[in-house]
Amino acid sequence: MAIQKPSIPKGTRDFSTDEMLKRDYIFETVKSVFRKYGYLPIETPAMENLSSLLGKYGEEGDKLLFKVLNSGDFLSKTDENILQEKNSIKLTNQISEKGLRYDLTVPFARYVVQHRNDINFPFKRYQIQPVWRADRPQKGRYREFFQCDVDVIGSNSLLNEYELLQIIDEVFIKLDLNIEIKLNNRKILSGIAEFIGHQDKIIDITVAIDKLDKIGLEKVNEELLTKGLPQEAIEKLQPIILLKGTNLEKLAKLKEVLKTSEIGLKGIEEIEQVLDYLNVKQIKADLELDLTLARGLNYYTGAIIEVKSKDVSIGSICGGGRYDDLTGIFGLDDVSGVGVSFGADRIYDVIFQLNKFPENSENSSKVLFLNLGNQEEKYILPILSKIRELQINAEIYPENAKMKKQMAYADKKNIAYVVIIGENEIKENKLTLKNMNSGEQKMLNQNELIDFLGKEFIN
RNA sequence: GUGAAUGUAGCUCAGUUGGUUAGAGCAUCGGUUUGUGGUACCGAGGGUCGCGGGUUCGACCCCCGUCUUUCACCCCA
Repeated sequence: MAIQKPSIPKGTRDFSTDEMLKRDYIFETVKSVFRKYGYLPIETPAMENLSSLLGKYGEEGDKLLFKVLNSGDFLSKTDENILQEKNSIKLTNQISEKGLRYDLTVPFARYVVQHRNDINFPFKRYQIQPVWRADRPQKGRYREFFQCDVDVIGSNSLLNEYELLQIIDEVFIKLDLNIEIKLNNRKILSGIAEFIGHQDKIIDITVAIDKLDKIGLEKVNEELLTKGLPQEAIEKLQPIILLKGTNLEKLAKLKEVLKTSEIGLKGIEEIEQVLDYLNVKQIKADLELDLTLARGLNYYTGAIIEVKSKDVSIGSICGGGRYDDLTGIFGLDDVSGVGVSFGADRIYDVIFQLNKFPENSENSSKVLFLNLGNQEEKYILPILSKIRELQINAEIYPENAKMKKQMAYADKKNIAYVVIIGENEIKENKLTLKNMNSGEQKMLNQNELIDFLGKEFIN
């Protein structure tokens, strides 16, 4: 068999030990915060039925779904006409009925409906799993990446929105990252579309004004025009797009402009309510009301939340919102949910660039016993067990290799202490402890070693 | 899906207008030191120059195709 170059698919990555320790640090941090607020973990399969996934993320999203080929000789069962037609979409429907999950929210909605009788509502869950998108990879964008989702489902209360903002704040404080939270409300966007008389164009409008920062006002207006919005509607939109000032000032102006729109006013009221909660108990992060925040996903119905790093430009590192009807498509109506998703991979990139990861040596073994032979191994094993019983990470080098090699191993693994036990030590019933930082070494007996390590590594 | 750049040792990169045996640093392994790592010195292994085709007496170098990686657009975490 020909030897092949080892490789992995485009946009996927291996995570080596050093990276995994860093990734675990992120996962452990978010988990600890999620749990503190009463969220519990679930997991769902990597694959969902394609019918659960298709149509949930818009036309663009459907294209980005990874589809899994049916097993067996599926082509022989396929309609001859469809094969002849060479229409990929039609053919896909015939030969693929499963797909890799695109996010965690839709599978969660499916999960909620499927398990509705066992769930204790309002249901607060978190979920940390990989998702897949057949996107073209680039900076901060992968084909396989991890999301850390927290959602409450079965509660309309805006206390949930407030709580999620607190969670976001706390997570990023713990990770020591400066962030800016952007807040919007889909109902306000609907109100705006209503106000200019083009409710059908709400997606085009929001997508276009979302680009304001990037391409500028003129290009936004151009894009709106090409999307079929009449000039007068665009005129009407200008004061809204260019809204400036503090959050309260923006809200005041909006209230004026949208006074005839019931839904628009409802959106404003919702934001005010959330801001009101935040007045009672403030958060550290900057929070900005941002009408240009649209987010592509069309299932948001209320709050829209997005978080950006203030120090590294990498797109959003966390995002989410409220969705009223997501379970509806799976047959369960009137269940509203709200949640956000932390993008673990981008957060990793940000922390890495800012050099804010804690030292990995914390996780490495604290003690390595050199292996100088069979007799010595047997002498070591009971001591090693005692140390491990103290919850101190320790290991014995598994081979009687050259000392140089064993020392180099300890060095590379950042192990703080090496214990050397050879003939001499056994004869005297002692051991040699070497501090790998200073190079100092001294002879101790077993109890002295245990005492020493206890003092050193147990607070 | 659109546009651009890129690919030489495990990694980071040199490589003359196209010329015969493709180099360096780091890493690996061995030695200086059979009981001492991180520093030093000596040495060794490791390459179908992304892949396929073409031009040429001759291609790492030029041309075409293809794949990879990267960047931007679309979209998104």
